[in-house]
This record gives sequence, structure tokens and C-alpha cells, in this order.
Amino acid sequence: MSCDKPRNKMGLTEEEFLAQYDSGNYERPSVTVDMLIFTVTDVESDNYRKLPEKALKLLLIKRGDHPCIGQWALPGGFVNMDESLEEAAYRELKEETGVDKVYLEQLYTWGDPDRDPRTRVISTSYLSLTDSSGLDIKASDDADDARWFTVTYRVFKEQKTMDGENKTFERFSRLTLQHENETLSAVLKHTLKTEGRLSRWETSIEDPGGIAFDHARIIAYGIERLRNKIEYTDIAFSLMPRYFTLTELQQVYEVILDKELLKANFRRKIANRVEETNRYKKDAGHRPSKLYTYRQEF
Amino acid sequence: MSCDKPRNKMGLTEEEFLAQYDSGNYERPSVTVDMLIFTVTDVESDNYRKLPEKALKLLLIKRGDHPCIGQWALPGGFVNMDESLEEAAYRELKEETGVDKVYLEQLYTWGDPDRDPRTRVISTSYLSLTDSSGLDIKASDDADDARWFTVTYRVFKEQKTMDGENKTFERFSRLTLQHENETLSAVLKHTLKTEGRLSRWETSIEDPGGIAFDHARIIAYGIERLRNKIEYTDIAFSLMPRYFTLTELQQVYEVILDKELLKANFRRKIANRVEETNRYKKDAGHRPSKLYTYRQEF
DNA sequence: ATAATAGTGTCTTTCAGACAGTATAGT
DNA sequence: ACTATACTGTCTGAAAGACACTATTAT
Repeated sequence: MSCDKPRNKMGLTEEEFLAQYDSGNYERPSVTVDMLIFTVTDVESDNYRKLPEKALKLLLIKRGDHPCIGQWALPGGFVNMDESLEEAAYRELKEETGVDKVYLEQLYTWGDPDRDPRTRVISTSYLSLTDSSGLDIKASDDADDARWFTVTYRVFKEQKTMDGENKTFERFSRLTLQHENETLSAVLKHTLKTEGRLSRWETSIEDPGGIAFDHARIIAYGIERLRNKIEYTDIAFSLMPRYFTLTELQQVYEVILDKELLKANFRRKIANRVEETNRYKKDAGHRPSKLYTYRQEF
Repeated sequence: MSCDKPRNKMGLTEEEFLAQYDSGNYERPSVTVDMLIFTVTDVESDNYRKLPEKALKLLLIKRGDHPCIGQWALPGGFVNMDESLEEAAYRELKEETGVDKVYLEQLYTWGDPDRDPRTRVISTSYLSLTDSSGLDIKASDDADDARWFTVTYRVFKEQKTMDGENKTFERFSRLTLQHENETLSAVLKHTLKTEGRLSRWETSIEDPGGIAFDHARIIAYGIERLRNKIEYTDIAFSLMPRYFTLTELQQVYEVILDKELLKANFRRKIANRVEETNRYKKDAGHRPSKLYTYRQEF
């Protein structure tokens, strides 16, 4: 982006200024993207009549080198000098999953000076949602393993303290990530800080539980955003295949929100985001259900 | 944050690894923070009976050097190697306004490779809201002027096109910033991009209108966030003084949302976020109004 | 008295939550 | 026939929107 053509105090035009501009010897941080790649998959059931349950899954990579060697981390990597943050995010996503046309949204940028013991790393996190069909997981260079972990994130303790002017509000939540015999269980502490008339929540990691760097916190932030956004946007549909039943859609909402919904109310709520087809899903020992598609709102 | 103590493939412990770690000669981007500092001020009226109107104001700085010399830009600056992004934002805020206990929220990180003609600059934008009383504006080093501009941001054209499978949705909005005889007027184009079943809005600058770099877009993004958040959070109160009338509070909502609200409904809506006092504002030729304070929700 | 604002009451519509009911495939 | 799910109808209460009404001060 270039601007006008006047001269500055040293009598230089913009071209002259840029030609002599020395980007300097200032130390600069490294910039990376961290990817939260979510999907929802079926958990097969035993009973031939019962529908498969669903589970929210997150892709993690086992670190093959220091720091945090052997721990599980979010996929991600350095931003190249000639690509935008979003391009870097798409590139990482494609490298990890082989998928490219998915929902992608910038989440937050994490910039504490000591997030990474190697050097100053500023990292922008991205949330991506993909339909679980057609996923292809590759291991990337500096990681020896990539796995989908089942995600649970739940508040387990809340403390209100009010003595006179001093008020405290603390909330503890547990983030559990499970894959076969591997279980990661981090604890996060949320504190309501009040300064004067202003107050805001601060989150810290009480126990990383085997999750590398500050990634437990990033994951928690991502899940909170996902839970908020599923209520007032259509992002849930980026987790669905082309055709789906309303019960499947409801299960996706339930597994993300971590609570049960009433069928009749749910159907009323999503009625106009959804288009009926004349296909049916003929399953097991019960009434077949109509298949629907996503209806774009305009 | 340090992790475990095993050895990597080269037989190094974490300490050994970090001691030999060379942060490398990779080129790195510069990282900056850009500050959107909003406040709401009174616009004095002529009629002794009438209440003063309110205006939403944004702090801009006139660029004193290339690039974009003479244009108006968001205050901001480089992030030091030993401070977090948020610390940098607080520092810039304090430098510009002298205020420090204000609402501050990270907005978005802008990372297009060509945002700045000097070098690759990745910039995290922060939204801050301050009560207009007790503001103190200083000019900073590389800017010769800092001014509060009145903000207007409004959609002025909408185009739906539907021919068969090809659908387009374009929306144009104008961002106007006014200060005395200076008027900046940028035009932004929002396009609904649809790829397969996914769609999302993309925003581009049609006309920067005298606003430096990509700051018109950043400002527009900030206003949109402000408009959203004022509906479901209490951020409006960080624009209010300790004591305020409900009409003043309503005016703040109206000036941010750019629409009029019905008094009775507004009062019902904010009733439980607000605490009655026994003070009154005794003004001009009309009934005095009760003063309220913010009631913290717990 | 009047202008301008302060403040309240209530009607309607919409929507979320709860729950009870009917329908229908596969074994 | 039975099981598990598919799907619908309706009651309730809360909240949003619209609007009309009363109250009170400085000039």
C-alpha cells in the first residue's frame, strides 16, 4: 500500500525514504500460527438399535524435540515472510489434514515473552472446523505423531467470596483430552479481577497436564469461542456432511455445548437454517429419519 | 515455561538443547500494536433547555514521516522484546492519553505481507474505551499531532444478486472521521464469498479516504466489535463517569449503535446493571434526573 | 404557563423451555 | 409385539418492541 508523494523533514520523497530505509537491527520476535482443528466423529455403539454417539475431537501432535519433548501440542508453524497469517494457517491446515475448504477463523494472538523457552514467539491461533469424512492425517516434520483427541472442557469448581469491599470470583475448569490409552488433563483457573469499577476475567494454567507450552489455555479459549459462536452463527454446519439428520445435527450441538437439548425446541430453532430433502436414512430397528441440507441464509 | 527432562534424538537434555539453540538467521517480521482509543463526549447545544448531544470519538495521530506522511493513523508502536502484547498496548495507551485504568481488549491481528511498505509488519489491534473526563492528549515522538475525531460508520449500499447458482452479496459502508475542518471519508466493501457450502464475509478498502495504511479497515472492524459487544456485555459503562443519568447512558448506546432506542424499553433492559443513588442532576429548564452507578453483576 | 426532559404502565408479539403425545421402521 | 428413535402440538413465562401516559423542574 503506497500513499502520497510529498517530502518529509529530511527532504525525501516516499521512494527515496523507502530506498534508504534500514529495517534496523532491532531484535524481532518469531511469529507462528497455532491451529485448533476440530471435528466431530461417531463413537460406535454396541446395541444394533442405538444411534452412535458423537464426540468432539481435536488434532494434536506429539513433540519430537525440545522443548516439551514427548508432550502433545497444537499443530502449527512459522509464518513465512511472503504469506499472510491466514495463508500460513491454511498451509498448516493442509499439511496436517489434507483438507482445504473448511471453516477457518482467527482466534487470538498470544504474546507473553516467555511462552516459549527458545526465543520470543508470538503466536496467532486459528480455529478450524471440518467435517470428519475425508480426513487424512499426516505426521509433519518436527513431530513424530498426530492424533485426534476427544475433548471435554467443564467447570468443576466455583468460588464466590464477598467480605465487605473485597470480592473474589474464581472458577476452575478441567480440560481433558483423550486418545486410546493416553489422557491429558489440564486445570485452568479463571479469576475475575476487579480494578475500580472495571472487572475482567483472567485465565491461568494451574496444571498443564501434559499439554505443551500454554496450549491448554489456547484450547480452552477456542472451545469457549466455539460454544459461543455455535449459538448465534451457522458454524455447526461446517462440521456436518452434505446430508444429515436433525438428530445428528442436534448431537453436534450437544457435544459442543456439553449439555442436552430438547428435541422439539431444537428443531424449531434451526428450522429455517435447514432444507428438507426427500432422502431418508434407513438405519436400524426404528423409524427412518429424513435427511436435510444446510440452507444458506441471505 | 519449562517442561520435562528427557533427551532428544541428539541426546540432549532441555538445558543443553536451549544452550546450543540458535534462534537462527530467519528473517522475522516486525510486531506492533495499533490502538483504537474510543471515548464519548458531549457536543454542546445552543438551547439552554436541551441536553447536550453525544458523539463517539476516536484518537488519531498525524503521521510526521513516510510512509503515508501527513495522513492520519491509529496510535501504536513496536512491541518490545521483554513485554507482552498487552503490556505494549497499555504502554501506548498511557503514552497517548495519560490514562491507564481503562477497558482494553485485543481485537484482531493483521498480517498481510504488504500492509506497510517499509518492511513486513504484523500488527495486533486493541480496542480501548475510556471515560472522556480526565483525558490528556500528548503528541508522541514520530507524530506531530494527535486529535479526537468524531466517528460515523454506516452501510450506504447493499447489492444482492441471484442468478441461478451464482449468488453475490455486496455491502458498501462509509467510515467518516471528523475533526474541525478535517474530514476523512473511507469506503469499505464487504463481500460474501461462497465456496461450496461455506461462506464468509471479506472486507476490502475501496477508498482509504486519507486514513493511513489499512487503518480504515481496522477501525471499521473495531466499531463492528464495539456494536456487537455493547449488546451483550457491560462495556458501555467504561465510557461513563462514576455517576450518570439513564438518559446519558442511553445516549452512549445510541451513538455507538447509530440508532435511536425507546426510553422505556432501554430502561427495562439495563435496570439490573445499574444502581440508583439519591443524587440528582439539576440542570436546565426541566425535571431533574436521578443519578445512577454501575452495578457489578456477580 | 411552557418547553423539555424524567419516568411509568401496559399491550402485543416473539421466542425459549418444558413436556406430553403420536408415528414408524427393523427385528 | 417391542424397542428405539422420528416427529408434532401446545402450554407457560420471559423478554423485545411499540406506544401512550403522567411528573417535574427552570425560565
